[in-house]
Amino acid sequence: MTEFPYDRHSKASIITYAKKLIHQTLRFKCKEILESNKIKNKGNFGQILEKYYFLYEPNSNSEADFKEVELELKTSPIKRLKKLQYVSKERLVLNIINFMEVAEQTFDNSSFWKKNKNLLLIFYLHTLEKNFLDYTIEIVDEWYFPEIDLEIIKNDWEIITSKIKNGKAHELSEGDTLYLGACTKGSKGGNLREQPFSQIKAKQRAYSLKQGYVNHIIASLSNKNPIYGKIISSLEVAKSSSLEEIVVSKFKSYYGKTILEILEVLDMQINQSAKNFYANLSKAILGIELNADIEEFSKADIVVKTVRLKENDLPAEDISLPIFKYKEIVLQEWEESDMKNILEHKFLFVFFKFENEQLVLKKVKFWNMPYEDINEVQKVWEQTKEVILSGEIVKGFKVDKNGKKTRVTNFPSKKFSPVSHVRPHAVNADDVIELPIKDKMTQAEKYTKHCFWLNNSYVKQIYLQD
DNA sequence: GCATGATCATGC
DNA sequence: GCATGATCATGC
Repeated sequence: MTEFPYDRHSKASIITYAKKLIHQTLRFKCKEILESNKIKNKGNFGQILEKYYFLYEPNSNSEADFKEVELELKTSPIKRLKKLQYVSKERLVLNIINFMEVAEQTFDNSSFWKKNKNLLLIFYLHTLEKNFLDYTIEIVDEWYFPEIDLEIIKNDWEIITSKIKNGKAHELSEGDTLYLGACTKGSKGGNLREQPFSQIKAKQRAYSLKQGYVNHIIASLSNKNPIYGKIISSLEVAKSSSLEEIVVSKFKSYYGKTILEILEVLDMQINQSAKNFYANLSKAILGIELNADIEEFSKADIVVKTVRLKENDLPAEDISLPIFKYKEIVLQEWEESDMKNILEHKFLFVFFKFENEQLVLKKVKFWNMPYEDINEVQKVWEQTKEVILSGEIVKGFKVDKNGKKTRVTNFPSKKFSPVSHVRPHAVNADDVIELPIKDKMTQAEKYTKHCFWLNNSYVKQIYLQD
């Protein structure tokens, strides 16, 4: 029988032992690693810690790691930022969703809740140039979900479960939910599982906490709470309506009003020419201080997009997404790509429409991209990658009447797909970044920054739905 | 009237 | 310096 250097029946003892890791590294704390010398140089921080520090074998039990006290150990990488000190490097991945069993569970007896109701979190500083054995452990503490968060998480769990019950496990997306996501897990999406109410195989997925939610955990464990404004004011509110319902109802009273009328009702002065005017207007409508972050939105990694529709309901402009780096995108696979990650976010669209040359608030809408459209964007993404790798970005040139030359490219245009296209997004044509291979026609080693855009015709459809 | 390449403005 | 929301210019 193994002797543990801590008492497995005492949570306090486990946590005290765990906290000895603060400011230490695996290499220093797990002496046996050096002696056994068998550790592969592969990023398996959690398993090493379990085996050589907590002295139990890594497992995939449905019970929590310290089952005697229902405490689950989780390790996760963080990054250092200038302002916010620490942020999570990624989502926090929890247990795998058992598609075959979850339909028969309730939240309270679910495998998710049994395993994760109380977490022992160990955050280490991910440093590119270091071997993972030398990463410094920065934060060690236990975590309980606050009651209000738990209401949202329960709702998230129900959304995931009902999708599985509807035979749509293959259509799950992190964007379906707010704090608790269903993220893919396994090599390059090749890990397919059967589901109970459909013959279609679904990607293996795990419960996960959104990156924004983990940021919040990190901030509260290190007593560095950023200034937050809450939409959900109390547990009663959280129990009686969803976040989405509350937000929509707050905006609803301003539907049909022009921006000036809204400002008048709000009785607020907001600088209309400021870049963040629409963000501030939304905060004001939601009753959030302008200098605060919206707590629920940042925890749920919600992307807010303001859209101005023309009189014919077509958005005046396409919607830009973050620029991509040519050298990086060609190294990515779709399943792990930045683009797919963005599209698996929850969006909040705030729709204004030009009526008599005034912008009128028409509606707000929470949205995440449906499964089939994400697959459609994959084609655009793959095509983009192919064009970059072929070295044939520039197809030719056009000269306008002033003699000005513009380039014509092979990047997927609006004709290529009804959902998304690729276009420049730069200060000017000289605002360039490196290509992985030279462009054949121009011999350029760098090219104007580009990004993916959501087609305005596609966004119009989102506006017109329900 | 729209598609596409290009650019501007602001804030951190 | 850079990301990002916003907008423009031209030709079909």
